Amino acid sequence: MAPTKRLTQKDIAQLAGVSQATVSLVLNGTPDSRNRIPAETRERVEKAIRDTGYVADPVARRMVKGLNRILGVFTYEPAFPSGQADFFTPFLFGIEEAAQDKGYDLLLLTGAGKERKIFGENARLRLADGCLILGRKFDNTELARLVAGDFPFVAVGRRDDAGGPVPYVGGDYAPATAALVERARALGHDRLAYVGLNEGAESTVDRWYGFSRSVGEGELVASIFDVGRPAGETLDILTAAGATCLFFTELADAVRVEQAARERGLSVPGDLSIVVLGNHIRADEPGRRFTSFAIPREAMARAATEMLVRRVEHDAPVEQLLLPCEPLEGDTLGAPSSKTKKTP
Amino acid sequence: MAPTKRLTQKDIAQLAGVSQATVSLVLNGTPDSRNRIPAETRERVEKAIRDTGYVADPVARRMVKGLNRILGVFTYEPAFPSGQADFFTPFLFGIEEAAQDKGYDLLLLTGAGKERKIFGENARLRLADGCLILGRKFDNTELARLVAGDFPFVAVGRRDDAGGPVPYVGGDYAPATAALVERARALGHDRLAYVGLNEGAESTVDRWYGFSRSVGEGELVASIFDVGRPAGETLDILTAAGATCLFFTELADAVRVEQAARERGLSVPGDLSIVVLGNHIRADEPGRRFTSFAIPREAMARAATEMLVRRVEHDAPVEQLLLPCEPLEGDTLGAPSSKTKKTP
DNA sequence: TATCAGCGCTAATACGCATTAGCAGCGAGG
DNA sequence: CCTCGCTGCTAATGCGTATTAGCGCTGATA
Repeated sequence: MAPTKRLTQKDIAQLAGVSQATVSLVLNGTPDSRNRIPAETRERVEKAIRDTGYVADPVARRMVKGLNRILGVFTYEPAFPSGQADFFTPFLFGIEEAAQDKGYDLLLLTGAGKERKIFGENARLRLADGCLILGRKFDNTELARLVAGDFPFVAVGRRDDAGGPVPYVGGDYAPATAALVERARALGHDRLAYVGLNEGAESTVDRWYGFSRSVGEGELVASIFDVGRPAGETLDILTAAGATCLFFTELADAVRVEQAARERGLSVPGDLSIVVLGNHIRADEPGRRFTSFAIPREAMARAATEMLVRRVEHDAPVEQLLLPCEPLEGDTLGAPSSKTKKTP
Repeated sequence: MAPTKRLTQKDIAQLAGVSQATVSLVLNGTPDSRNRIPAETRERVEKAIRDTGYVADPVARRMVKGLNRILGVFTYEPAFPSGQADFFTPFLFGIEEAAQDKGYDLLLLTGAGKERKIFGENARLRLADGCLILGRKFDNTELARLVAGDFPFVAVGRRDDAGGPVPYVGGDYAPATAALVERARALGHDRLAYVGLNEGAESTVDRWYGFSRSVGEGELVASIFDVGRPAGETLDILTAAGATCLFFTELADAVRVEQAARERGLSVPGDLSIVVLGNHIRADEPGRRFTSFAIPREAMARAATEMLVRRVEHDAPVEQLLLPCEPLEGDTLGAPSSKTKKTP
């Protein structure tokens, strides 16, 4: 209602009959300087503060202190997509939790639609003490500038060097992928196929790396370095090659191919096993539960947030952390049937 | 790497061989003052800015301008609950979208766990130009202080006066509830029951108000002003009273009672109709689709955000807006069976 | 009595920027 | 020659706080 001008320390000082500096000292003096203010004066000041409900302007505070207890969260894609199951939610939850713990608030900087650069016109990012970087794709030039600059940040998800090591917390996809290959082999599969990109984003590369390193001589009978291809076509290629176990990087592809397989009378995992490299969607989804590995998104986000706080508060050195991804049993990986099995 | 001190306008000025003021003018002078800077000088300054990647410190900017293009989002509960289906997500999505449109960023201030008051914690809030308030429960004392103060805010969800009218955008639950009662009556129901709280939060009161106003003389045969009661017990009471159509405020209660009913061999809606007052959870949930009304959460959030921006930018007067809630067909409301029907 | 050590406080300054007043130089008009 | 006005810039100030240097005073000590 009343367009009351915001209270300042000067106002409080006037009310208490002291100087602005004294008010500030009462509020946040060091123990020694505090001792030099007698109780009687302090009480007068505190009463004025209580009466008026004064609180220090955080902006001014930040001006002089340099810290704000705010962490920025930067993403290029919008943080809350309406359509698909929310990709960022588990990350945000982990971040929120850890930030809360450490006494930080979150400044959301989402890139929705418009091309928004970190170093764009308004680097509001600077309001934060440091920032977390989310999202699959990230402009490498900008990353390099971040690395070169002195603004603390941590990426969620592994990043290649960008003119220097990038601090990150990621999922350890390579060994998780290798473990799944190992399991398939242990079940008797020796004709494997890979469907998905094998280059581009770090997470993609890691999967392919884990796969290609652990797959044995002659075991890989087909690979489709592509996503979103029609399921029927994909299935044609893979069955023609005699693959008994298919590894997908994209859940959507796996879903479609599995359905196509069933329509052709192939049972999964009876006639054909399917493995998805990473749980891309909430586990409680209805339908098939694909054999996969769990991406510890919340844990990654928490760890990244804590790492960032370390960097902000103690100027900690660059760390790079990969969290293990536990295998997910699922029900789409089984022993190869004699029908499709070649080497008995 | 290099602990480069943050660039300031002074640095740019030095590089360009001009004064700090000139740099500032180049960046954001009014057209007339801008004209007084010759192209040659401006270019020198702009080059220095480009070379260094300088951006103005938003904190300092805010100190002098007073605005930040940041909206606070305050909730007492954590914004991203892990357990239940996320309550806040649709709100956050709408807020994010509208904020993006208007060129604002979001500062998340969540109250999780700790008792966090706006005042006291107020400090953080002040960084934003205004704030949105989310959540069912909200400390009334604090609301009153917000109303009394000059900090712009808008509540998502209706709020009673708190020492003055509270600006809000809410869902219009009362008529939506009344419409469902009307539909039940049109189908032949004349023995209704109400299960849920009838006082407390505004949203609760509105539902009960809409219900009690539209329910006819003698139509309400049972009411349980309580939530979370064992389903069997609830069902006992309601069937004993001969109710043919049950109105729930809580989805969870409805789910349990519907299951209990089926276990007793009662079909829904054949023998018993169930109505839920508001879609409390994502519509694509598997299982029963309850007859209800849609809470336009995204639209509410968008409208609230836009209202807040109006208040921030143009000091617009307090507005109170209730958005209509469309009925959701569902499959749990049908004509009463002759078995349970009393007045044929 | 002169000296000195606290004591209780305040003046002054810096933080990075936007903004206003106004200075110096120069050409045109009187 | 003396204004006047315009151009091209800069000095100075303020935003609200934290922090430091230091002032005036009192009482104790030498």
